[in-house]
Amino acid sequence: MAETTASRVNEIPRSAVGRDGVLDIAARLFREQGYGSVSLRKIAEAAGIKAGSIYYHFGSKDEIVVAVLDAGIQVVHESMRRAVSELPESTGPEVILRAAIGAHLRALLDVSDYTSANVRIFGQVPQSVRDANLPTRRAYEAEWDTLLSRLRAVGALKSDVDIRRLRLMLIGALNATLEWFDPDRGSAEELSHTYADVFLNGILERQDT
Amino acid sequence: MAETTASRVNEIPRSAVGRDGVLDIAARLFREQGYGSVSLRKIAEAAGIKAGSIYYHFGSKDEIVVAVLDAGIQVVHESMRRAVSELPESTGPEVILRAAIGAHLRALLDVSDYTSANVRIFGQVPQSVRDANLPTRRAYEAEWDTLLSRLRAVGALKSDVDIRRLRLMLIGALNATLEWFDPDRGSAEELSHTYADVFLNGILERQDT
DNA sequence: GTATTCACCTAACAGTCGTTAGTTAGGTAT
DNA sequence: ATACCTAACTAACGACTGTTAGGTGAATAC
Repeated sequence: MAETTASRVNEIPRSAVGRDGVLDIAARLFREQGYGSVSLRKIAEAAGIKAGSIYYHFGSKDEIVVAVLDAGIQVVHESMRRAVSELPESTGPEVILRAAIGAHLRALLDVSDYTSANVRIFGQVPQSVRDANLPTRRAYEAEWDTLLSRLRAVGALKSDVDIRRLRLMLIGALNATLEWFDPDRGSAEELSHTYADVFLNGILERQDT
Repeated sequence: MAETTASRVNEIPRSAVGRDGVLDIAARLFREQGYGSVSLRKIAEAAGIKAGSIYYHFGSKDEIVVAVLDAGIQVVHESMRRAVSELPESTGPEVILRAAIGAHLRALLDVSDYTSANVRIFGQVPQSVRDANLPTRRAYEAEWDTLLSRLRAVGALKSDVDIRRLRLMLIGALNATLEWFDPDRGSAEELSHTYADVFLNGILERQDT
């Protein structure tokens, strides 16, 4: 702590928005309005600066979008990984799956503009931007595949399911909630219970006579 | 049949693309590339005409988009309605649900550029266009709600499910397949079996000891 | 006190967008 | 032969896009 001066420019920005500020605004606008109708001028205006100034922090619009997309996956990935790893060793398969589903849904619907922006705009973005986001995506997908494979290995899942397909179904279904989720009709937490119920046990009333 | 001449301008268009031709092209491009990156000039070029000429058939770009969106819902609605109504009266709930799921998924993935375009671009389109498409959507949603309510009334579904939420989950999950479906990895027909299996019975291996 | 760096600003660029006005070639009706 | 309709065409409009070059003031470094 023997620094000569308080040279570390820590938290100075009295009025400066900065790179992170621009990124936060961009994520929020992308989540709210989609990719196509959010111009650099809109981002700049919402951040209280001028369009050209954005190029002090970013080299191109694509660079902003990629940063938002990557951060979105990282947030939900970390959230899901932690939720699962925090469980006691003895935790049963059903509870593990419920934890993973809950973490994904909460990151998407409650926590992060970055995650929701990712889900919302990934399909609208130029191919090159999608490609740049792919490695981060693959890592998250691998996390799910590992989890699901582990559960199947202990006999918790029906043996005829294809792990990849199951993951695509699951994440696809969860992400689709973004289109219609309304906190006034029930929390993300509660919604995640419903999703877990349906995916784990189905919707058919069983007549186990 | 006593028409004075063959005046009914039936099928004349030797080289004319016509309104329907433009619409077909537009639906295909929207499905392939999304809303934002499909300009009127792109549609015109793909149709072999010039951008301005589109205004002979349509009053605005929005008018084209609305026409594509509406047709997309109508196709899948009709497909699902027919699949269910063609079943014998005595058909059990499980088979009915499987038929509805299969019809939706086939319309989306196999049959119609209009339906896939709708799912792909609905979230990218201006609010006014979404609003114009809403009545058609509501009708299709009502069809599902009616079906699901009927099944619950005969005790086929778990009694604690909310019909609206179940419908949103189901259609959302099915529509999400559009993002990753690859016919080389399995047909839409086969995929619909997997979805029905999971939604009806869940993925958990049951130990009914 | 001078130099440097940070975070912005101004003003303009070329390109694309949806849209419009006016025109034209070919088929049909009378 | 004349008039009309259909389905295009050409050429341009203003608005908006991402992007760039060069300038400005305030804070920090030495």
